[in-house]
Amino acid sequence: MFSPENRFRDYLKKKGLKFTPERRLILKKVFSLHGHFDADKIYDEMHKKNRKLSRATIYRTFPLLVESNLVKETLRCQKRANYEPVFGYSHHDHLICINCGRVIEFRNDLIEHLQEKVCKKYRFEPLEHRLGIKGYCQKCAGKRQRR
Amino acid sequence: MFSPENRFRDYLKKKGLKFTPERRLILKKVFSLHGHFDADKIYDEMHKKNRKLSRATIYRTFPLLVESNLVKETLRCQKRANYEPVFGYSHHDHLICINCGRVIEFRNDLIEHLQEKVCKKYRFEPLEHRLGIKGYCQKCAGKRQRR
DNA sequence: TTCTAATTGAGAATCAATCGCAATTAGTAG
DNA sequence: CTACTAATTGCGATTGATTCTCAATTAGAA
Ligand SMILES: [Mn+2]
Ligand SMILES: [Mn+2]
Ligand SMILES: [Zn+2]
Ligand SMILES: [Zn+2]
Repeated sequence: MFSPENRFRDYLKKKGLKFTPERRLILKKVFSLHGHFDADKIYDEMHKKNRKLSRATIYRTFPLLVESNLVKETLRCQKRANYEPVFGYSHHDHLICINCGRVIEFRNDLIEHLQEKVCKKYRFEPLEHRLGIKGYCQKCAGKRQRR
Repeated sequence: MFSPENRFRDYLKKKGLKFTPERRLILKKVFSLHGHFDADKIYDEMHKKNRKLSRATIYRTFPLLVESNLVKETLRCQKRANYEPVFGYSHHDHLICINCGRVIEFRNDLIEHLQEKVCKKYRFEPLEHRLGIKGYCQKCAGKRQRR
C-alpha cells in the first residue's frame, strides 16, 4: 500500500495529472538506483536498456517527484542538479570528497536537534536543510600525505 | 597591512599574475557590499557607477578571490553561483526564507564541533562545509498562518 | 467508446558560464 | 626610463544544462 508508486499516483491524481508510462519508468529507475542521481544518469540508464525517452520528460518529471516528497535535490557540487531518494530512506547529511567524488552519508541527531534550536531562536520555520562537508576522504587524504 | 587588497596582491604575485585595475575594482566592490553577491550583482553595480567592465572578467576574477581565501561560494539556492566575503567575517551558516529571500546568518559552535567529531569518526579531512536551512522567516510564517 | 486536457518528443530557445582571439598592459629586467 | 613579454582584457562565439514551443498522442474521466 505504501510504495513510491502509490504515493506518486496519489500525488498526480490530486493535482489532476496523469500517471504515464514515462513517469512510471523514471520513478522505477530512480528507486532502483538506491543513491544519488541526475538527469543524465537517468537518461543514460534508460537508453542503455533501450527504452528511449526524452530529456525533456525527465526534466519535467523531477519537480513532480520532489513535490510529492519522493526525492529531494541534494547539495549541488558540480553544475548539474543532483537528487536522492527520500521515500524509504531516513534523513542524513553528506561528507563529499573533492578528490575522488565519494559521498559518505552520516546522521547526527544532536546536530539535527541543535538546528531546531537555532530555528526556534530566530522564530524560523524550517522546511528542509542541507549540510555538506567537503574535504578529503580517508583514502585521498592518505595519498596527499604521501606526496 | 592586513587587508583584502594586500592578501590579493600577495596571492597574485605568488602565482605570477597581475593586479589589474579591473581586479582591484571587483575586489573593492565585493568588500563594500558587506554581504552575498553574484556575478550579475557586481556587473550591475559597476555599470551603475558607469565603470564598464566585462562579464568575462568578473567570471574570471571570482575563482581568484576564492583561491586566495577572500570570498567563498555559498549554498546555491537559485541557479546562479552566489558568494560571500570571508576575509574579515567569521564563519556562519544560513537560514534562508523561501518566500521573501531573507538570509539570516547564525553561528552555533556546538554544531561546528559536532561536525568535526563526525569527520574524525569517518577519518574525513574537512576543508569547508555548508549548512543551509530553508523555510519561512518569522514574518513570512506569520503571513502564511493568517491565510 | 468518446472526449478533452494533459503529455510527449524533437528541436529551438534561454541562461549562466566559459572560451578564443586580437589588442592592450602590468610589471620585471635592463 | 624603456623595452619586452607573458598575462589580461573585452568582445562575441560557444558550451552545457535546463526550459520552452508546438504538433501529435494518450490517460483516464464520463
Ligand atoms: Mn541534517
Ligand atoms: Mn557551520
Ligand atoms: Zn576521496
Ligand atoms: Zn521571509
